[in-house]
Amino acid sequence: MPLKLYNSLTRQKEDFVPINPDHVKMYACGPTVYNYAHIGNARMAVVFDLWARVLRHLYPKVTYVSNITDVEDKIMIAAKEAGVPISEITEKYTKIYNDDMASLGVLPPDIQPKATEHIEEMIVQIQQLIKGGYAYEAEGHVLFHVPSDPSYGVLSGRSRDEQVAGARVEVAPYKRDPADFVLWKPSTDDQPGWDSPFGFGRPGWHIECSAMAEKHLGLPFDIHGGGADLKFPHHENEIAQSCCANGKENEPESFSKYWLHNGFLTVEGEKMSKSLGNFLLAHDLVQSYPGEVLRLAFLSAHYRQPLDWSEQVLHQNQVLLDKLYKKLEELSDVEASAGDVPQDILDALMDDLNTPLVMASLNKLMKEKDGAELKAALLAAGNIMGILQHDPAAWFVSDEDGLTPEQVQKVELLIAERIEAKDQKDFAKADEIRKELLVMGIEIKDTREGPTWEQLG
RNA sequence: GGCGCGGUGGCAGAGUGGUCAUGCAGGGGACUGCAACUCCCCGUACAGCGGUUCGAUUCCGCUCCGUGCCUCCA
Repeated sequence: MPLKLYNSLTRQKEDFVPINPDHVKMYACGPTVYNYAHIGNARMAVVFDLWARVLRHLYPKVTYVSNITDVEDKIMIAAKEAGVPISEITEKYTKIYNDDMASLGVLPPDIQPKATEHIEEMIVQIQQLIKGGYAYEAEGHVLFHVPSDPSYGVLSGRSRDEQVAGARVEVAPYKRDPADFVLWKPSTDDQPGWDSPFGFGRPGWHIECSAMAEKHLGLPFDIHGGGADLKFPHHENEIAQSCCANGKENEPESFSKYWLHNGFLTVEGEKMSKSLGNFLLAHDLVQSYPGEVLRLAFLSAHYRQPLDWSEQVLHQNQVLLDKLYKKLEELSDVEASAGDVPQDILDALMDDLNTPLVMASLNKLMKEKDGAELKAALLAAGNIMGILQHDPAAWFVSDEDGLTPEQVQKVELLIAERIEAKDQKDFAKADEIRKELLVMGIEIKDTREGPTWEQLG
């Protein structure tokens, strides 16, 4: 069965046919580092991390590039407000982003290029666009001239006329056409900037991805991804820039063959917005929940569907992970290493990343199989999904609010007392001890092998 | 206004032209001193209206409702 994916460019599910099966290439637009990443950024990172994992499973070599946008007006504003150099802001939030994503089981992309390190490439591309008649200079700016690109709008499915009609922003006077967008803009001395043939300035937003994708992957490459909102204008503009720079304005596939877009996220049924005060940051969530629970929650809806983030979703995925880890704990003495990814799970992933179906398969797996076979299957499934990477025993002891050795001693003392009480049929006392432990956040479970305990989340 | 996406049982969420999703929550039972854990059992869900069909939740059309994008927001 071939890998299937929904290509935003053709608006249908297609068989994935790599340009070169020996080396598959994917690019996904990463965050602008001016603040903590919100959970929408995190969803994108998790989704494309999973795509990368699946591709790596299927092809011998995969290069996954995801950038860091470290020059942008919002960063300038943040730096000004904080009274620090731009780099201090970008370095800080890049590190936090990478750490937080690591907590979510997101493997680092093979290459994580930074915009500021690719100014040269951007300038070259802008020059190509000017030379080809696709861009022009005006008042210190360089603008991409949209009417020069006959196929502009292929991705978002809008004709140029429609956009003009829908334009709701004041059009800068130096634009030849209202739809024209900035490739380069002038900087003042107190703003970040670079010398260029067009004067001291900084790049527009879209050009960086065109330049970095081409440099690190070469053209064309297989897959380009990002959040659904980037489809227009960002990705549309990337296509325009990259194709026109190479004189292939009627060949959108000369840039990226497939386009993948992940859906949006709401919080408790509402759109995430600063004014509603429900702006959830990945950084905060990572402190409050195990990363794997969050990861699974992100994957509990299909990546293209909207996902409503709620306590209930978190709970549901916590329960599933607990069950999986419990099984692995039971099987801790069983000799088994990760085997093949179970066929139904692989099939689900290969069908446009049908992760909800994977969850169902995981449940089914636990019912139908056992022993070494189950353990090997779970470990393999965990590897490709990016979960079950912890020691099962450690999973049930939360290390964040870990107990001090004294506390552990006390817990064990109480449990010993309770065993004794039970032996003497003093159930009132036994129950009292259990209650006491519960107050401490410890839950007792009597098993055939004697009582065990775990900390309540 | 333009371009999209979606409406599935209390909730989350797949899928299919004609037997079953799955999970969470809830109910019942087994186990237990009692619990918890675990296990077993339990729900006539596919927005509405037409059409195609022997048969539609699944295909087509319309209606209603929700939602995203339309210049820098994943």
